[in-house]
Amino acid sequence: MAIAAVRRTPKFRRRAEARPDEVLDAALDLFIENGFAATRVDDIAKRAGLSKGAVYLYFPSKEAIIEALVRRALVPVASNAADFVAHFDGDPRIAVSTVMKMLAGTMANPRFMAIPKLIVREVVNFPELAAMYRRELLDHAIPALEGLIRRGVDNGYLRQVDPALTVRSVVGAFIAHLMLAEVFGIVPPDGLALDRLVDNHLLILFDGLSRKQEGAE
Amino acid sequence: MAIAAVRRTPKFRRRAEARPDEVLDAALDLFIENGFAATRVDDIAKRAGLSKGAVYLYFPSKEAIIEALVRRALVPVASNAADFVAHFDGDPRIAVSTVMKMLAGTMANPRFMAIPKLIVREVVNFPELAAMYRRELLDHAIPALEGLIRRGVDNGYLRQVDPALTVRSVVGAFIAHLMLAEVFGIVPPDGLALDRLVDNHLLILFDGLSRKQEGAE
Amino acid sequence: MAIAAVRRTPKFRRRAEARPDEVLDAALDLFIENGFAATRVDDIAKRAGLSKGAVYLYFPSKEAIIEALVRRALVPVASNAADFVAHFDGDPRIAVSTVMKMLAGTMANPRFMAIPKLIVREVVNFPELAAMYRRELLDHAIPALEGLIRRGVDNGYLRQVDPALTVRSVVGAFIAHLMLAEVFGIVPPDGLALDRLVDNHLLILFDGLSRKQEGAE
Amino acid sequence: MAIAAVRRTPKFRRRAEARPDEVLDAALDLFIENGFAATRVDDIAKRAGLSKGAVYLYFPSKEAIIEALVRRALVPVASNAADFVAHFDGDPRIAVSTVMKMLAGTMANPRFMAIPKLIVREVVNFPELAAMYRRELLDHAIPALEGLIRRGVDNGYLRQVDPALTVRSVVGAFIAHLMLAEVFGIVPPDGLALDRLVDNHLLILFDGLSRKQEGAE
DNA sequence: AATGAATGAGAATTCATTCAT
DNA sequence: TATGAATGAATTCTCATTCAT
Repeated sequence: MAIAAVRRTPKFRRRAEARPDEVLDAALDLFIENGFAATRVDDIAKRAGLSKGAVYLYFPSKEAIIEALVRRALVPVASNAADFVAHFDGDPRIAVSTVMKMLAGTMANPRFMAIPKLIVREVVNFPELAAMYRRELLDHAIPALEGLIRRGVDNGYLRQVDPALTVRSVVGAFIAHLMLAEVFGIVPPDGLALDRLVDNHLLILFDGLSRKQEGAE
Repeated sequence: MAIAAVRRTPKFRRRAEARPDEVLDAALDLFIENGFAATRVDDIAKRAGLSKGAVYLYFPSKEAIIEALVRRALVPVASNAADFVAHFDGDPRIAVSTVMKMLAGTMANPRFMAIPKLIVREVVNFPELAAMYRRELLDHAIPALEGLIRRGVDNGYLRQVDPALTVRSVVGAFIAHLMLAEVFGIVPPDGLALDRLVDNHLLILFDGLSRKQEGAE
Repeated sequence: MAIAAVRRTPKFRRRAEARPDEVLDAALDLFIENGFAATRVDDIAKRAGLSKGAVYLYFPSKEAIIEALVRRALVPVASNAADFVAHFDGDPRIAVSTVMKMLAGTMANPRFMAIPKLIVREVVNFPELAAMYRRELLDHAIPALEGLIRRGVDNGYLRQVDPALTVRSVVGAFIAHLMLAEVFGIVPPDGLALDRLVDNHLLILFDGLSRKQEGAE
Repeated sequence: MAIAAVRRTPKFRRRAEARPDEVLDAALDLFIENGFAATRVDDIAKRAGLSKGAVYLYFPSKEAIIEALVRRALVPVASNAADFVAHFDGDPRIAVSTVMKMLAGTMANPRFMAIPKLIVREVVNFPELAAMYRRELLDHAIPALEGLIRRGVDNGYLRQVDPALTVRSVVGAFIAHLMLAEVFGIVPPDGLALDRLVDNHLLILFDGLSRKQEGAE
């Protein structure tokens, strides 16, 4: 009898420290699936394998969960690609190609894409989310890209362009591609095909749509 | 006359064919401001200048309002720019430039942008909204652009590119620009500057970022 | 044009005096079908062929409609069968048989049965309905029947029974039969068969269930 | 001790297996008093001593409460009297007398009568209620009574009657008596007097109203 | 007499949050 | 640390009734 009771203990008693992350994982899944408003705290608890009350031991409110979610996603990214770009010297097209491919890899991961999607969806209700994202990620990444382009122009690699606006031309294709796919279900026949998107986009980005008359390609 | 004017704030207004549109206007404002979930039907009614009950005279539910909103926005656009593009013959860069400037004009109007923003925000809760937008607008506009590019390639105006993916490179800069501005508040120092964005983007799009040099690459 | 306009007038312009009755007819149908609470004044108006507002020209409230309905049903019945019974002299079994058959005829008419059904359903909400029914109908009919039975006992036609309680035995079979049919859908295989019910019930009522040993009958 | 007792009105009571029944008790009281429509969930909650929200912890909707109410009432009755009757052998008048007295006892309990009254009142709105009652109770009880009568006829105890219709004559007096009392407030001067009703009814039922005479009629 | 637009009180239901255990 | 019963504020939607025309 006592043995049976012992047997009732879960095989693995998870460390309490792991709990908040499990809650965040569960919340992320559900927020992606149903949005923030339509996700009940009870659902999050259930999926995380604990009780509703326990969720409140780790997070003071439902809002705090979405905030922690964004914060957690941002910590490891903080200054990653940005650093690489900021200190890159030489032909900026190499750096842009590299960053492009990293981006493609990153965005292919649904759990990664989920965060910006969440933010886009919930900005109105939680402007702080967008501010955090901007502060921690965009305010580093965008100036880094701008600087890269500016140096490319200054060094004669690139044509005379507005670095800030050019950033939009660089990353825009991705955003458009993902938006069409994720929001409207418009996906190329052979799947997302991020590799082909990158190749096609880089070709246009660097050399333009116009056909070269004669001479060089 | 003045007295009559004072008298003229009737509690009941009759023959209100304009009412549904007034409700939609009010709803759009509030949905933009606070999102769908956070907007009470009572708020919509108040802003439209009538009672909650009257709103239900015109729309059977709150969901019906957002649907009507999207439908109303789509009616006049149905086949507008798409037609122009689809039947354009000649140098596609001219057509792309034209469309680009139309887009810039359109997107500068906040009441116009509001609809796609609303959709992006509410897809999860109302997938039918996105389907409607796609059906009525995107499924016409995107193939039209693709066709334009394809013909440009076939006629030797444009380089060998994937028409479908190239559409992303064409419109992406806009989307990126607006997203940064609307979601994250990242706006160029001199405002949205859509004209400058178009100029910069078209330059890159057609001729590439790479600096043209005589002789070697 | 003017002719067309004239043509728009209804063929028969009903007398305004007929309107209240049309409203009551419509209301009765709907009350039977859906109950009082679930019937909207708008529905009544629509079925009566006029506008909701017009209903309020004839009846000050929804409650007033149900009251008028009951009142209207009671007026012609007031002292009909009761009078016959009250003044009947002779073998009361003849009178009981006659009344029974009248009852069977009356109850076979759904618009007639509707009123007591309505009352049973709505007593809780409108006790005045039941009071009216009692005052106008039951308080005449029951004493009349009681008197008939009492006289039958006194005159040696009937066994020594309690006249008041015997009334329940007399009319109960009907009520049970209709209740089973209307409320629970329990109907004999060959339909309501009120005639057979009467015959069977009168046989039992007058001569008893017990088989007569020998001798009489 | 007294202090502890005062302290003992906890805001939260735990392990409340009794709660659903408490809610049903409260609901029954209120439904009887005011009808289903006029009873607010909040009222039920208040009378049950908990909050509106808590009611929804136990029942998914207000309708579910009335359904549970009927179900609960039917469980213990399922096959009680019906079994007795179905297997009764011998003079059926003994069985009828017994059942009659059981019925009188049962119907004297207001909480018991409340259920059929509720059903009669709410059939239109919840036909499933009537179906349940029929399925669980009437479809057993009525055939049992019919069988009893049929066997009585076959065995020579009873006169040649239609068993199905005779059931109406047997139980009708009760139904009429209760209906007059409950719906119209028509009660004998000395109260419901179910015992006297039974005696009077059984006398008529078995031996008939007609006075037995020697010799001629 | 008639209309039907407009009102607004009212009720069911949901769910984030609390708290006794 | 964990539970889950309990709370109650908040919001959508309904519909009897009113009233300008």
